[in-house]
Amino acid sequence: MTENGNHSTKPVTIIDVARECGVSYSTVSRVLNGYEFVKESTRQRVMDAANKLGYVANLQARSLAGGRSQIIGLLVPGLDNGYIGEIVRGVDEELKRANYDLMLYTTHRHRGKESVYVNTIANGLTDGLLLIVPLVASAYLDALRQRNFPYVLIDQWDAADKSSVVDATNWQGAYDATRYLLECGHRRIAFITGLMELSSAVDRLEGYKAALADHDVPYLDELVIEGDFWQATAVTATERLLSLPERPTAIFAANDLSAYGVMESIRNAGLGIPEDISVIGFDDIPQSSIVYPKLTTIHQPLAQMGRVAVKMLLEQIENPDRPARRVTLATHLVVRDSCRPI
Amino acid sequence: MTENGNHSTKPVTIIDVARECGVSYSTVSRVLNGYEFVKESTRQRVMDAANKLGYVANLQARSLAGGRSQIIGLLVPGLDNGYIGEIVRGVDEELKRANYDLMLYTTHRHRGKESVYVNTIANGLTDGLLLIVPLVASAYLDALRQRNFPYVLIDQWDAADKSSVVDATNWQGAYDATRYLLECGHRRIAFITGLMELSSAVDRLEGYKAALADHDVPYLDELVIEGDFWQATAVTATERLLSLPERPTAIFAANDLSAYGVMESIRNAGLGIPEDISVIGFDDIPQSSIVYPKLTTIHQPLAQMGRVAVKMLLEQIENPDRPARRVTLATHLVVRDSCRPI
DNA sequence: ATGAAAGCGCTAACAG
DNA sequence: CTGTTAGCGCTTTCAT
Repeated sequence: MTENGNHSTKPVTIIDVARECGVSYSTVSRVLNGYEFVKESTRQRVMDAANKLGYVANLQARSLAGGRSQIIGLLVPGLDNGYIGEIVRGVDEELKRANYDLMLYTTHRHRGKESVYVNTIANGLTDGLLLIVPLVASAYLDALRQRNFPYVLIDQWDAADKSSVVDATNWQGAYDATRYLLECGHRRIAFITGLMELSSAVDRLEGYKAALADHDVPYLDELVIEGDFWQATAVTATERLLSLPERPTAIFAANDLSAYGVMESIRNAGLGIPEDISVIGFDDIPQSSIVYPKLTTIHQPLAQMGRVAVKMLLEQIENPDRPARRVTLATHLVVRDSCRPI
Repeated sequence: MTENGNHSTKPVTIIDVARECGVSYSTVSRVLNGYEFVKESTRQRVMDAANKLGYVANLQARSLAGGRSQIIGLLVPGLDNGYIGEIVRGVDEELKRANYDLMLYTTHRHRGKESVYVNTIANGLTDGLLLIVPLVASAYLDALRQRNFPYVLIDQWDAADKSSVVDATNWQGAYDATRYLLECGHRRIAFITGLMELSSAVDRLEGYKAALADHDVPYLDELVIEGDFWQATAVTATERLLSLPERPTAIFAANDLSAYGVMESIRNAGLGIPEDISVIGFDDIPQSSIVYPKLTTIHQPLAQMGRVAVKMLLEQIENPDRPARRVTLATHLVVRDSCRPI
């Protein structure tokens, strides 16, 4: 047997495979692409040769030549918050199932980079694009659509409503969280918002307001502090809340990370959770069941959102003319140990 | 039909740019690649035209033609454990600085996939490869080296010692953790190991043993339970430890995730941390400062390991003949609230 | 200093 | 059913 698969410096190409079994290299290409009208015996011979030589497709060449790269691009703000990690996990799982690879772009919440990336990514290497909470979406979404480039937004809707998006019931989730607190007897319920440029943050604030209104509890400006979904910001925000003449008895943080900040701040002030103040979050990232006390929160099916997004994207890649659609997954309350009846 | 169906508007190519400013497209290529012998005025004209047209390089074509793809591949077991996330953060930061993109491969700890990936990744798309705690490294490392393909191992050394690797002082860290416990007066110190196929797990166990020996505390088989770096496994392991006729007074978990499992299990048993049992971890992932009680642990400079790995990889890409080298970063003890003197 | 031309590995017509 | 032939967009000799 020839050992040239292992010892040659150059990777094996379809030409090597073709030579090995005496057919033209376009036939090899056909076999490799599952083209149906190839004689069975030929297909077999090609497959054997390919395996024997250890052939591995060169994706760049394939996609340059007009085929699919089997790569999808994923644009995320960063990997440092558990929340994204869960979505990526779902994306990754589903992609694997469909035999796609993942190109990861991290913007580090740098607005300028988003558009640069989107253009680069859409410039051939990837077959489609997944965007997680993009900040300045509208700027380049039009360009993408013009080029009929498949993409799906995750957890952020398109104001123009022309994009495919998968998100969760942010309004309802926030409503449920607030109602739960209300039903526990709380009346002074503070709310630390998310980054208000994101639709999810806006929806959650609205849900909070609506629940209050439905229970005839007045909305108080002093109890609502603008945050940005980060723990450190929530710490400061909570300090302000705790120094109010009349302290809130419960604090609803727009996401779990912020809730950790709230807990930290409450503890710093020498108060207990939930004895003195109840805390509720939003997202239900994995860490929320290991913090102490375990965080009561609104569960958002993050991984599933990732999976669904991939499915939608793949559909779009298969059938470019599919109209955009929006899938909203349900959230639900997870009661743990950080809240108590007043 | 002339279109390939995927994109309705064709991206700008160097040919367009060349036409725009009346030079040959090879000149455009030179300018774009920073070739020095180009008349300044020509360079200027080309740059202007490129900007005006919104030219974006097609990486596949570039790399197919023999240039660099400016993409490096990153092989990780999974994104679901904080630990990897930190390393990736460092990798990502440094890559951005060097203007490289990231191709992410997740093996989900599936051994078979590792080698498939490594071959695919090394087959042209990427300029180099970063491998985080690969399981079956040796199998394909040889192939990589034969092809002179740049790669760096993170947090796992190559038994054959022919690979560039960046890791941390696992032995010393474990020694320090154990010594700390010893100095707190503990004598019955249990140890839950990591996945013993990984060098870091082996080194940590050795460090634990050495510290014990140096303090004349006998090594007891019953106090050492094999784990796998996962929380759930540590829960079970701890249950066994707690049911011992004579309970340990302290438990050292081979990583923070396991330490959370230990804490969970101790709490399930109605015991207190650190009142009844002290717990110490290893890694110092971000969550360890938000769990309650805050975890005393060995800090491992994960993000920095990622950054250093990228630097080493880039050096290798620049200069393929650079000999492999190993960089070991220092760990250190971080005292928080989960341990107390006996 | 710049142009011309030869591929990189592969897909997709177009012919048999 | 299979071989032939263009490119895909770009880097790189080799000329000029």
